[in-house]
Amino acid sequence: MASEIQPTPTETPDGSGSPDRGQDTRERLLDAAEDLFAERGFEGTSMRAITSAAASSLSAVNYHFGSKEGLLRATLMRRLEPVNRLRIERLDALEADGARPSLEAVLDAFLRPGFEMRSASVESRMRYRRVAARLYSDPPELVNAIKREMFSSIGARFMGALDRALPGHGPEAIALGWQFTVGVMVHVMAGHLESVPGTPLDLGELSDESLLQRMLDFVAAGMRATRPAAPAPEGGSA
Amino acid sequence: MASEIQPTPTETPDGSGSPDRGQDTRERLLDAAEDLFAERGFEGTSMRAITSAAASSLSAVNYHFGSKEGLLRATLMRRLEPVNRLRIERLDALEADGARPSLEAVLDAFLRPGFEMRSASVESRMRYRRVAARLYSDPPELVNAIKREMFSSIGARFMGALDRALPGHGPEAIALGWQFTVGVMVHVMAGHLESVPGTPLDLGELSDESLLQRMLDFVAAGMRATRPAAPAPEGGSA
DNA sequence: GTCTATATGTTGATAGAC
DNA sequence: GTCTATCAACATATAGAC
Repeated sequence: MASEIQPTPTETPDGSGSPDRGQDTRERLLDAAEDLFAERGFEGTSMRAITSAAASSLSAVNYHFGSKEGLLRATLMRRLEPVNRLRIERLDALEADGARPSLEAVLDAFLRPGFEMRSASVESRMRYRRVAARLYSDPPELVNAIKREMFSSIGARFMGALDRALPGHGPEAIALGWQFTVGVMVHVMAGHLESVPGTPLDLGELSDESLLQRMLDFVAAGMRATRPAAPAPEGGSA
Repeated sequence: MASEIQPTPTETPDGSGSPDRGQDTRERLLDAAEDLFAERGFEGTSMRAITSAAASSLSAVNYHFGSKEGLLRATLMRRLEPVNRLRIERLDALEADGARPSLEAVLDAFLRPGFEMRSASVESRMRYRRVAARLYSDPPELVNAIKREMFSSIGARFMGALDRALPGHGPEAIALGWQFTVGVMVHVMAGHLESVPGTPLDLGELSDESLLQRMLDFVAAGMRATRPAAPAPEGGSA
């Protein structure tokens, strides 16, 4: 009830007016940029490729976004912002109805929103995940500021919740396990599951829900097993 | 005894001859390309940047590697090939002295060689890891062939060993857990641990050995927890 | 084997008409 | 707000001297 999915409508709201009118160009550019940046990265995508896919022109990009970098930033933000908002909402809900949510519940609140994004529309099915994964492959100078911004909005919050769900692990083990979890998430979101050569069966064929469930199993068990580096001072179990 | 580390010497074997002689240019180009590709990616790096860093010229690249793509390929292969050879040697050793190596031992044989690469020389400390991570962010058209080649040389081998170490999980769960493991490895190798903004302490400061150990803890526990999608037919524990 | 010089195309950004 | 036309810089690849 506290959580409310906001699919961030991207596709043109068909039949509302002329196809080339006003604010619409901006959205078309974002859609095209999202597609191409996701597929070929920032440096691998020319503005001409974007504007021609969007049936627009170079100047339109500069008018709306200032530069190619501005366009990348807008492209990333459009997707990341609502996902992170949803993550916080879910975590709020978990911590509101009681006190100490389980590790699994916290990790679910973190991982699930990125997957639900796919349900927003058929066309944006794969897009969000690949765009988000670009945070970890596009040039750091362009992307680090966004990453910092995103992380500061959810990092401390989730780190705290994880710390309460795993008492005794300590901040270092929590931070490390959290980063391993991000690694798994990014790998899956980047679509690398779909391009594994010799796998017995096509992992890209898994349903979202069962893929998410298996990720949760993996990272929850992993986080429980990630203990502090220094020999445990309280005599924990081996 | 069966395993024998081959550090693939990269730096110039100081004092052997004139600094600009023969085959040496090729190595200088590879070193420079490795550095720059690791830092800025394939599309983000111009051949001019490489040749000027290597104090060489554009034509030298074309002479030795045929094209920019050829240079990327050579750069990746120079590091990946010996690491994969080492992985196989370790696994051979594990399976030779008995029958069924533990999950931890198999994962160690897979993950450790990439970390030991760092010890090869001070200068190549961080390089290999970032170069290898580029397999997962550089243009798929250029990199997929190499990935396929690499995977085919070790994929089936490790998949089989994991299958024996985790009887009952089945090929799908094994393949999936393996991919999650690769995700963790790539994330760490790409150096994303070093750039986490608000972490309580600098994760990049961890020693190689303790970082590797924690990765092993994480992925081993994760793989054990990654069960088949279909409801367990043998009544496993929840 | 390695260089300089050059050919040919593309890039991101802008000027200025409408 | 959006376009066409254009700029200066840069890209990869090659030709040909040494």
